[in-house]
Amino acid sequence: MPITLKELSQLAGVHPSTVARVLQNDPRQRVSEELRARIMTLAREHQYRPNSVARSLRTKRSAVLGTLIPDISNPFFGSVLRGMEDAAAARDYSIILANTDDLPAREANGLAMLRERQVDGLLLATARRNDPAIERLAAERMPFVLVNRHTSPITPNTVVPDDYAGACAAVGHLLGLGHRRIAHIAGSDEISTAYLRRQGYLDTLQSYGAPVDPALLVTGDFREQGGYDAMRALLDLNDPPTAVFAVNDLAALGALHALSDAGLRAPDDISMVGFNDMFHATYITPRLTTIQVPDRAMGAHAVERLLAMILDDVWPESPLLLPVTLVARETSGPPLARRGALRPRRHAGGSVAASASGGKTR
Amino acid sequence: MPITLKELSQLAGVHPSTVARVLQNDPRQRVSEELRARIMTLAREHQYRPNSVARSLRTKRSAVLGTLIPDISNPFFGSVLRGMEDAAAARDYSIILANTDDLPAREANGLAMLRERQVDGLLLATARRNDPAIERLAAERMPFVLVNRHTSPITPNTVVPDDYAGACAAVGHLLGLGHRRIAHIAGSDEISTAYLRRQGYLDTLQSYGAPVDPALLVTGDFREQGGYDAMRALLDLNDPPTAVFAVNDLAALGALHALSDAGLRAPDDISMVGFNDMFHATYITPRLTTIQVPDRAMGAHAVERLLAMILDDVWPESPLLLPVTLVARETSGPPLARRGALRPRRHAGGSVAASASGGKTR
DNA sequence: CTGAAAGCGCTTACAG
DNA sequence: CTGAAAGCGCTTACAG
Repeated sequence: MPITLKELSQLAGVHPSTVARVLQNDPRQRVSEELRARIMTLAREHQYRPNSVARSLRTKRSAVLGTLIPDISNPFFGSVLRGMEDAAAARDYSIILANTDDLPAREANGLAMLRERQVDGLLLATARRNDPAIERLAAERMPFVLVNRHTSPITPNTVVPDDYAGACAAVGHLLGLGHRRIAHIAGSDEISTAYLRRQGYLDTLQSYGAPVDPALLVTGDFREQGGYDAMRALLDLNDPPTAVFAVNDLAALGALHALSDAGLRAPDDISMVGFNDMFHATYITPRLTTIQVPDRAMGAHAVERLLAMILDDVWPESPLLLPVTLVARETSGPPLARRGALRPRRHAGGSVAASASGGKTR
Repeated sequence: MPITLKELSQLAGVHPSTVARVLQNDPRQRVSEELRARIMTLAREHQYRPNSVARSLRTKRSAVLGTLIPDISNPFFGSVLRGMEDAAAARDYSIILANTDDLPAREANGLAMLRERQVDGLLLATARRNDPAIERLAAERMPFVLVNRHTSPITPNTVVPDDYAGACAAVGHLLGLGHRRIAHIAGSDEISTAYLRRQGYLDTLQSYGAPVDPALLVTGDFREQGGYDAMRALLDLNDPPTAVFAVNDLAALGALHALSDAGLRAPDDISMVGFNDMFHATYITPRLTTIQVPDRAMGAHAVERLLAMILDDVWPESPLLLPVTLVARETSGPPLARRGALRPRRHAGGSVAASASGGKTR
């Protein structure tokens, strides 16, 4: 058992409150230097560490932030959380996490748990554009910040990427390469990121006077499977697109896989642009052209805003839109002249799982 | 402010202890059904939620687990954490996280923070084979479990992949394909995963009677850069390997990138096998042949062992070695007949970053 | 069947 | 300059 304040004060032969004042460096403390030094030495010798649970009960401050994240095994959210944790730790705050898998029921459970644990504030990466749970939260005392996704209309307590500008840059990039038949693999309209990226796609096409073919706007989801299925549908069109802008990198990877399974590849047959740069990695091949989101910085900014509310009672006046960057890598290039349907240029690859004992190859 | 037990008891017109007994479903409670129902209704109406900080102070149980992770932005650890969080939440435990970046100083800070917060147990994914901090921990009362990495000798409170068997499977796979000059990009010997994978590599070569060329054993690190540099060194050899087994997937990706920059590719020029299957993804190309580690399950098993210690005083008798699986995908194949040095078959690719406003392509 | 009281380990306003 | 006391919101052994 670690030593308590009371035990330490007995060792020092003074009252607990005196020890407390010394250890807290209370500015108004008027403790003799001699006593002070003796107490500090004792505390160090016995490795005294204040019990933060007791402190929290007394001060009604837990120094813990709660965060709701769709799925921490998604590397994008891993980076966001890393940014949060660094910023929090720098100010002696800790973070408790709950995964929601984007399920409202898990969201409600997570919120309830975080409240019970008396977190000082909330970082929510799970917002829907229409989110009753968050509206309820806004009516209460609990400070919170929305990260990555926001409600509609956008509120000041929000830190998000500039999704709209990113989508415009992505589509502008493809138009600049000479593409005209550009498809979009969209996500759910209920999520601000998907909504704004779709808007950026549509508006950019229109402002360039490029044709908007409704058949080229397909809804997938934020994951590989959705991107895969959406790409299959696009390939089945009579006149497939020459380029695709996907709502995020996972959808783009799924789409690339669908291409590959159809014996096609990027950028030779179809150009592909993602969103997030979730792997940060030029090392993953094909190196994906994508819109880079400052994921860590986003997490850090969110924590700083939240701590400003909690500690300094500074409430943000407007949302923070973080600038994003087009990173042109290998999956985008000029369209090849072609007429009619795409033709596979090689056979589809497969994958085989084998047990560690009896290793089959392929 | 949420309602307290005391306030609730006043509303019910009974003593707080009575309310407490009802809400805890105390088996020995002998409260009249009528009163019981009335209290439950009131609690629901006012959404009473016990303050877990107060409860913790009283019971000396926080229902929080602490975890030390090298870097949560690494997707492998993201999956492990996800497994931990799921298993913990199922038993009403929460998790507080600290990142260490494998720096002993951050490790010590993280441990101190987690103690102050009165966590009930620790999940450590940061162990070194020789780890004084962990030895000290073992002398104390705090329950803890080592995850993914273990100390030497291995201790019962450990949940790790079967690194040795995985390495044997990886090298056996390459030998089975016909390779004889097989290199290993190793990690630091101070970490059990790297140590055992290197041992597995050496032992498998020897047991097959294959030559062990010291020049083919190079030390990188667990990240892309280390793999990249190690691969460069291997390519500079007079007689480069025909296959490479990398200590983990990131090192393998770095190595693939070095290949690509040298105008070579896997598996045509050199076969590549990684470890972890950290992306779970067949969607990332080239689909990496790798050793699949049950990352989520590993996190979940670790939590279950830890909770068995904390709640049931059940201490493990032996470490848990989780079986791993060879997944043969696209980066490994038979060696091509070749004489002497490798020759580039195409030009190296580059990547260009451009701002969202003025998008350059390449 | 229910009440009264103590106490977890701190912090802090009040005395002196 | 230091002490004494109250109290944060619970749980639980003890009474009756």
